[in-house]
Amino acid sequence: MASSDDQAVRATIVAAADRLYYARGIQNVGMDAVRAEAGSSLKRIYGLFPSKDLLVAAVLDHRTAMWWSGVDRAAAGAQTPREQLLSVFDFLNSWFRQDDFRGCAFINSFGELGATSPRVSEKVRAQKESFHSYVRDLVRRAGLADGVALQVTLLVEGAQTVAAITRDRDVVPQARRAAVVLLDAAAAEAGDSRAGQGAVPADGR
Amino acid sequence: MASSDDQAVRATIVAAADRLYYARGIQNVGMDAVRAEAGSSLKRIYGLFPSKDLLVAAVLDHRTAMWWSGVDRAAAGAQTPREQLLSVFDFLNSWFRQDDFRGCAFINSFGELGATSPRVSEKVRAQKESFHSYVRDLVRRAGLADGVALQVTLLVEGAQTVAAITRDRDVVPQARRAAVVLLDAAAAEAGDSRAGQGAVPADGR
DNA sequence: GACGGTGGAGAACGGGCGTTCTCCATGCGG
DNA sequence: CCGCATGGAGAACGCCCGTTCTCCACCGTC
Repeated sequence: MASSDDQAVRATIVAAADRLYYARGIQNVGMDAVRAEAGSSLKRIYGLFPSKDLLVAAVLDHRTAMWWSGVDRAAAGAQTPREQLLSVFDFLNSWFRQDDFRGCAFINSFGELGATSPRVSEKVRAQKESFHSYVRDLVRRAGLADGVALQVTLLVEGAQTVAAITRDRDVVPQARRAAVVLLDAAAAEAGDSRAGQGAVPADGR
Repeated sequence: MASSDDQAVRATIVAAADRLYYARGIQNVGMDAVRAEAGSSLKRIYGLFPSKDLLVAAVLDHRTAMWWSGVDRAAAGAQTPREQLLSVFDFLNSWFRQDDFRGCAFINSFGELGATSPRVSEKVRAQKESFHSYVRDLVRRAGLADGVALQVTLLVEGAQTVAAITRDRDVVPQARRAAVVLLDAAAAEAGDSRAGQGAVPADGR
């Protein structure tokens, strides 16, 4: 069958839905608007995505791919784990500058549907945990304690939230500067001696 | 007019709507559900709030009051601006522990309605900017550069986002530790004579 | 040219929701 | 006891939306 055609149409529909959902919010975009934006027909859409929920899931997968593509592109020139970690902020910087920037699609979707759609909720959690895991891996390769990975992750997520809401231009530079300070502090602690464990209750990971 | 009665009923309705909106998302809660939860009538509700949009605005105002009340309570025992800054994380900690915690209502509302409701968008922005301003004031009183205020704000917002999505227990402790590092670094930079003191208030929590 | 099937346009259906309206019970001043 | 304002219950209205269905134009095959 025309499976390759199907793949192309699928991609067109997902891209169209993504544009609309991101700009207006998922619940504010009807299937008819998606149809119009994709230049397709409802029958075709429902043939490829049996329900709106599944289309939303496909859009989130698409967003995941876009995210990693941006992260990878920014990390391409980095030589060390530390540089790779900091390159995330270069990615954020170019992303936030786009005039259609409206925050993190995952965070927005979670706010909108997290309480009612387990599918959405699960996709969002998977994406966030996978990014945290990516950061943790780089932190380990840099020879630092895991804790700083969560710290950097908080900066990245906070930057997305604050940039979306306030459009403050200093967000990414400050986030990056904070990350540098935190990485340096963790490096100093690691270089010090193994005595330097945080005073956290139950840090038995 | 029974204006004091009106005030009490207003508060009841707002509290009921807040509970439902926070738990399920604004768009997933109809006026009829609010009526049932508030034990009131639609006529009464529409007499006090001419439209759902205005009820939502009142709910956001209510959330703002709750936020500052929590922040103030946590800051009550703090002696210095630095302690006040760190007490924010104590507030977050007790908040995130509540089993009905579902993230920051402002961030959720923004994700849901930010693109379509200027009123919501504006309230959210005002709340976030007012918190940033609160942090900046404390940072200044601690004799530190403004930049670190944004850094701490990013940690606070990131903590709310990540805690909502992943329910990771380490979020607040790590956010607090990161804040300490950032404040210390800013103090060292400021060349303040008292900078190095009180680096990590051991079990001070 | 007839024909079956493919896919598009868009109407139709069922349900939900914001908002308004109708009807009625209640209580109070004459 | 009557009239009337008050406010509750919930039906009604209009609209939107997810999903399905109907109709029809088009295309390759006999």
